[in-house]
Amino acid sequence: MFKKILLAEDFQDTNKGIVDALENRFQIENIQEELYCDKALNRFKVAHAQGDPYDLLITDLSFKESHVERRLTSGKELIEAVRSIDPVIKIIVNSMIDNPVEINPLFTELKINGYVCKGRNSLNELIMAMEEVRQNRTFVSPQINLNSANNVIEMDKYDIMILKDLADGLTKKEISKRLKKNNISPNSESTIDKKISRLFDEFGAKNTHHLIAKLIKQGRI
Amino acid sequence: MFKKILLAEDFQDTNKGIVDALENRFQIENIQEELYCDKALNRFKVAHAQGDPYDLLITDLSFKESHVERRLTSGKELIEAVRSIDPVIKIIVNSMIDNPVEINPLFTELKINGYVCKGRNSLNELIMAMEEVRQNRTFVSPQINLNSANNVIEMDKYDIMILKDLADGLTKKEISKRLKKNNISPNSESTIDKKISRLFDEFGAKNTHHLIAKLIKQGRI
DNA sequence: AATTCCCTTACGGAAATCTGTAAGGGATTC
DNA sequence: GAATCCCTTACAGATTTCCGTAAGGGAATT
Repeated sequence: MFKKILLAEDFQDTNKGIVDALENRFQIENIQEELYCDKALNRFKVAHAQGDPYDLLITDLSFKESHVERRLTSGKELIEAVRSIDPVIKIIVNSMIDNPVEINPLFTELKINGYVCKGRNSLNELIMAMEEVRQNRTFVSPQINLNSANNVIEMDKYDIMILKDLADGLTKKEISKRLKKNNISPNSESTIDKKISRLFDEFGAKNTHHLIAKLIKQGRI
Repeated sequence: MFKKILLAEDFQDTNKGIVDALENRFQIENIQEELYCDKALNRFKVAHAQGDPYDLLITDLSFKESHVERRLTSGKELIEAVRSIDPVIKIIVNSMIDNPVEINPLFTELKINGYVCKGRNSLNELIMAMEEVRQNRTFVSPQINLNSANNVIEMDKYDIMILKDLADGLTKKEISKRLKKNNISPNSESTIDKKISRLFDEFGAKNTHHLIAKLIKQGRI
């Protein structure tokens, strides 16, 4: 099993739960837990420079802000930084995000080895993930269906993604930029415009305010 | 310290982290952990009926959906149910929500005794909360400022009326006309504009889409 | 090969939103 | 009585939304 593990997770209780589970299950002697991305990266860099690198990184995706100034603000940025230094380290993500559209790029672009979705069985899944990854296989929590995100992004999910962005206060221009940055297509401002206009008809909404209000009340976004 | 504790938390790693911490710190022999609200409530009811009730409930607020059909879908519903049966049981909420507007009603309406906001120190805070609550005091994570919620709740009927109109798809011009027609003052487009802009600041919203989405999610309009 | 259909994208104009400045009025304070 | 504060209102400009038109490309059909 893995000898030297780096854990980046900012919730203290979750962090502790994982450490205890791994120590009990695998008797791993060297687990380094960090509550901040930056600290985790430093720890990783030092170990790598000293020729005694970590062989597994387990990280969350979202990290809370704090009074400490942060250069890295998300697990994704941490993974990017780590991958650019060490292309072979195994990486398992442990996050509450369950949207395949967000998870897929982690495998395709950042070459992570496993994805565990936090939930009622996630500690067991993490252990399974480690066993799979150890044998050079990938692991994804069974409730996640990556295929639905694969080729042409499924209509509903795409629409919902845009609507959520709108509800978060992004303009169509900003949404377009974000889609391009994440290599999600279609992504032109015009197409987003059309999509939303079509939704006006489908849901009988007068304008975007109305549409967002209806859909949130229906619990769809 | 507490003798019999009920823990409702659906993330397995968090759940385990808390249980381990409490067992190590307080040597509490009787901690019942549940991953579902319904199961937690059942457990609580049985103990109460048998005359051996729990003396502390620690619960999360949000619980993931699952294949299991759920009657209770949130920690808030669980607390309501528990409080209606046992008005004196101590309740500590452990959640990632940090919005005072959502936290405040838990104290004022549901009479919870402590609120711990998940984060880098939340396990220590949970322990502090238990010590405080044990002595009949309340506890709130220091980063939460409940007072800031009192001011924000300055939304009067007028504001809510306008926001509801916006959520119904009316433009500000249409709202102005409607107010004039109904002899409600103030009613100029400009004033409506100003009112909404002020609400942007108060609620930290980027634009009207964002504001409407936030307020509907909070159940205020 | 040609036609048709649908999706994506660009563009432009009217309407609406967002933001800042400023004027006027009523209530309170000094 | 004068100064001050707050609320209402008007206006103006930059940005965004909304909606129509149209061009281009790929897939399927004829």
